[in-house]
Amino acid sequence: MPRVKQFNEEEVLHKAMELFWRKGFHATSMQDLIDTLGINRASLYDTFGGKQQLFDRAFTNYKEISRKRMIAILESESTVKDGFRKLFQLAIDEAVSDSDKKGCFVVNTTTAIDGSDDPYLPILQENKAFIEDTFYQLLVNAEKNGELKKGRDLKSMAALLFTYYNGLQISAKVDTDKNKLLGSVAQLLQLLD
Amino acid sequence: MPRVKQFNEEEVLHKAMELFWRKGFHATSMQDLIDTLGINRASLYDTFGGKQQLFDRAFTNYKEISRKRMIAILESESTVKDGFRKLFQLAIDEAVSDSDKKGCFVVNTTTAIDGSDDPYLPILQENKAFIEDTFYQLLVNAEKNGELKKGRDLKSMAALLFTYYNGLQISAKVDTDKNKLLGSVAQLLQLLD
DNA sequence: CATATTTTGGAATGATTATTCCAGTACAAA
DNA sequence: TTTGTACTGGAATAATCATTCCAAAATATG
Repeated sequence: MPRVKQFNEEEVLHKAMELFWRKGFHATSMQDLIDTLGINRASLYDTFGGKQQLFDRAFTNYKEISRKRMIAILESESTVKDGFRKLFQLAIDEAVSDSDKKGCFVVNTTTAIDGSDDPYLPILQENKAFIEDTFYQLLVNAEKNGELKKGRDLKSMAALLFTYYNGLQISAKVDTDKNKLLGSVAQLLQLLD
Repeated sequence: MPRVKQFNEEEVLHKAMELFWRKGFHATSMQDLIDTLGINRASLYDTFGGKQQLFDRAFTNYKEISRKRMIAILESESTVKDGFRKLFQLAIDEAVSDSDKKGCFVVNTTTAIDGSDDPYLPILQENKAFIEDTFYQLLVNAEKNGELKKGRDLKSMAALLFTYYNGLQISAKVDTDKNKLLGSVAQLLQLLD
């Protein structure tokens, strides 16, 4: 009996994700979203609830996609060092070639945190813990393999890699000198010798 | 004859800087500013022009203060390594203890960049160039002093230090584990041995 | 005191904000 | 064809946005 959904909810969510990613929560208006998503105002509210709820879903979506992609990249190489090199290289490539200068949605959202009671803080903390733990596990395995010298502070190393990864999302947005950025990657990865 | 200015323009600018720093351009309303600065709406427009012009001055103000402070910290220690350690330590201390979670105004503004024609991009590029050059000069001097082994890629090292510094402004906002952050600093600074 | 200027509070403007609502249309299944 | 649901376009709402303006009050100097 019922008319079936005309638009693809995932597609629409993806478009919303890209818009919030580019402009952030406050600089994105519902009118922007309606114009971009190609669905009606009423449909938007019916399907997603409202602006904040749509942002939440868009952000979660981004986080999930990024995590999967990150892990795939890290595991695509045979050594941790090559894995991280690839991860950073790809981040640089994308940042430099993106004319929208979107950067990283997670990093962008982190800078928008306002106060220690901001509801996004726990979400970002969980994200940081997850990524650092992923890094740490890789480093532990590499140590077991003999790929990495023993006796290193691997927790700190994981924190360093995460912090550098964040920094890259800022640096690469401003500076398009790929070689300089790749040079800094090379320097950092010396620590994994 | 004339009535003299009642409020201290620098003080007011400083308050505006702190508000924009905390909330960013879009999330800060003129009403917020009027409430915070303690001056009248008309006085605000008379003195500063408008929201964008006030933001510009606030941002420039921040940039100048930060640069001076950064250089003072770096020069307060006798070796480059200690200088950078102190710089990073202080950044961590402030980030962790700041309940507003303001982060770094420059980093925050970088994430708000929208498109490669954003008028703030050249300003941020100049800032990055200035800081990286400051770092580079310090490293060059350290090499001359024999404090640093010769033959290193000091440009890349300066880029790495800058990128890490940026990353710290993100990481330290989310994670309040000082020891972990200081551990990553220690790891990074091994590269200056 | 008189005067020139600043500051003030508030009103007014006009645009934009998020959200709600509704009447009309489209459409798939019974 | 009827019916239940989904979409559409647009109107309506009420709040907030940045900005302009004005008349009144404040005040430092001549």
